[in-house]
Amino acid sequence: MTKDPKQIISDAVQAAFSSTLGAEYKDVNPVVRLSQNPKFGDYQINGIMGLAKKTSQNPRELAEKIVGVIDLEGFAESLEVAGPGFINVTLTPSALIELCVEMDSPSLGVLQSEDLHPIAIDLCGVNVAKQLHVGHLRSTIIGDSLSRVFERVGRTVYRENHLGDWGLPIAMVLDRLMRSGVNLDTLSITDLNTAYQEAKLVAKDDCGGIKTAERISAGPHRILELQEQNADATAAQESAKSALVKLQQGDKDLLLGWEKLINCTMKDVYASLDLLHVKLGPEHNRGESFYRDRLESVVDSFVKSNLAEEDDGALVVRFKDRKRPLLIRKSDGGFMYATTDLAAVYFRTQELGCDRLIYVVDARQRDHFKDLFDASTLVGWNKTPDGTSVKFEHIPFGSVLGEDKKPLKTRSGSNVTLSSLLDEAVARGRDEVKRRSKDESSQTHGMGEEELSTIGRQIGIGAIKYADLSNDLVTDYVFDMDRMVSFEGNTGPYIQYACARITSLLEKSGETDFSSNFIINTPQERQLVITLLQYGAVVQNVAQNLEPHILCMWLHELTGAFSSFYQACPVLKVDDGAIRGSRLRLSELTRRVIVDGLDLLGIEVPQKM
RNA sequence: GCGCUCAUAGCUCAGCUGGAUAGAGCAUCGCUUUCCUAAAGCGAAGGUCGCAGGUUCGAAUCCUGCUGGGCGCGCCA
Repeated sequence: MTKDPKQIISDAVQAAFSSTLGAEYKDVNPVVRLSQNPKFGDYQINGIMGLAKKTSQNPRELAEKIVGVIDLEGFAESLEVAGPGFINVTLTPSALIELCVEMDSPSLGVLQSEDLHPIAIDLCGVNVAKQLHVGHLRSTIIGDSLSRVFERVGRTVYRENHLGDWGLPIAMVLDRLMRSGVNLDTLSITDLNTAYQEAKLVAKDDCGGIKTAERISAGPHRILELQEQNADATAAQESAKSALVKLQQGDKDLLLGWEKLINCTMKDVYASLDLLHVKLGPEHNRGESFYRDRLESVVDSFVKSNLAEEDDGALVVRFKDRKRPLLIRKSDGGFMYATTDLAAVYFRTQELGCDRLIYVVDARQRDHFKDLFDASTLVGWNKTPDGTSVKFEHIPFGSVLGEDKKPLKTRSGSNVTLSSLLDEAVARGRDEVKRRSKDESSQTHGMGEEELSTIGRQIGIGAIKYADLSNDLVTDYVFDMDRMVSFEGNTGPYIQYACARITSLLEKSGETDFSSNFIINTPQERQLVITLLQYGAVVQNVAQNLEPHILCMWLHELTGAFSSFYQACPVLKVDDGAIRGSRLRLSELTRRVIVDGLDLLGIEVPQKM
């Protein structure tokens, strides 16, 4: 049983297609949409005109014919052919009421997925010895939100924090620190970060890289970068390389130090993730080191399938439609990130049995993921062991920009750390809450410092997350804290506040049971109900298209619809007890939907604001 | 050089496999409230949908070319 009116209409139209045109037309999409203008009814069917073209018929005549046979008895009040061949649908009040009653259940109209394969979501992507920065913010909160959406529709989600915890950079940092005699037990994350930055300069590459870069006419800054690195490629690099070899061979001292670096990094990471209210912990860590013993067999798989080819001493996988190959083994016999990523694909599809692999990684790695997915397909890891096709998806999110429209930096030009950003957001949220609590009519008036502080944190963090998730993911966005924490406009705090006001309204009513019959009379009640009924479809849409901003836009629309309703329809003061009960039930249902929707975005809702 | 991506109101952005008059928020201006938290509401103004062609009943949306910005381009991740 479906609760989405759009689907009910679609099904009825398809049945009509089938009976008037023949069974081969039963799957044509009727393109049912919400009407943009009330004079066109509640829903409009747009698909007739396209179908008329295909079957070379007059669109209006076809529309009339469809209206004649369509079965929406008791559901639709009127079906009108309009314009060049639209059909406008107005629902009956009794249908709306019935749908509301169905929706008013714990599921809130969100259907459970039929596909029960697990899903892997690659998110966060911490590098050991590196502080979190804004780039991690997006990956983490987008990945967390998508995870919540999938869990909401009943899927098992593996949140994969693919730590950068193995390889030359780490070995180099470790080597440097251990040689300098620093006590690894008392190391701070900033010490570690500094050591990483220093080590990075000498950690990379040799002359071969430059030659190759020139040969393929790589961009000038890439060559410059390699030259800079090369200038520093000294004895330190040799030392780091031998440290890496020793680490890979299981040297006890190095392994101990390595674990300390990880602990030091993750302690800081978890502090930020906690503050962010993100469901991500040690149980989600499956970093590069996890795959270290599987790399050889990855390469073997490609060699056995004749997909690997030697080039300049390295092993590459080639693709038919492009020159750029994927390098899976270096000329010195070592492995690199692509091999690790392939091992992770194998693990996720073949061992965990996931049929959907989602990578929340910034847009700059587009090419890499295209190669990774194509290589995985070539070698046959695009099917789970039970033969189900695997969907590979990269969410190439854009950058966070500063006011100058360049990647966000501090005034001194360094990267903005995530913790400093979150601290500021929380401070802004707290200031706002405290300011508002001074107003005697405010629900938060007279609250203690600690309680206000908690609410402020929820607002500040919610503001950042909502601002991030409400944009189309692929575009860059400008970080503007003032706008984010505002209680007006399409912001997190606006929706949180709307919700808090409904909570307050319900409390004031003195009721605890909200199960009166629905009565839908006014246009505002009708509009609120029609908006509410979309919830299940909106959640499905996000799960399908991986676009949380659709949910954000819709939540904003819902609060708008509630606002209009609230403005026009007295709830507590209406004389008629039956209407009062209905309006309270509508309010309560709206509140639950907002709380549920914000939870899917990973945003908390204060009871009072 | 090759490739990817973006371009919509003053600003920040929506626009759902092509659909009716391109929408919202902010900012600006005007009007309204003895009323459940003014989270205001209503109205006005604001657009060559980067440019030029093409496909068709119909294009911000699809195709081609161009301009401009961002990003990427084998032994780093």
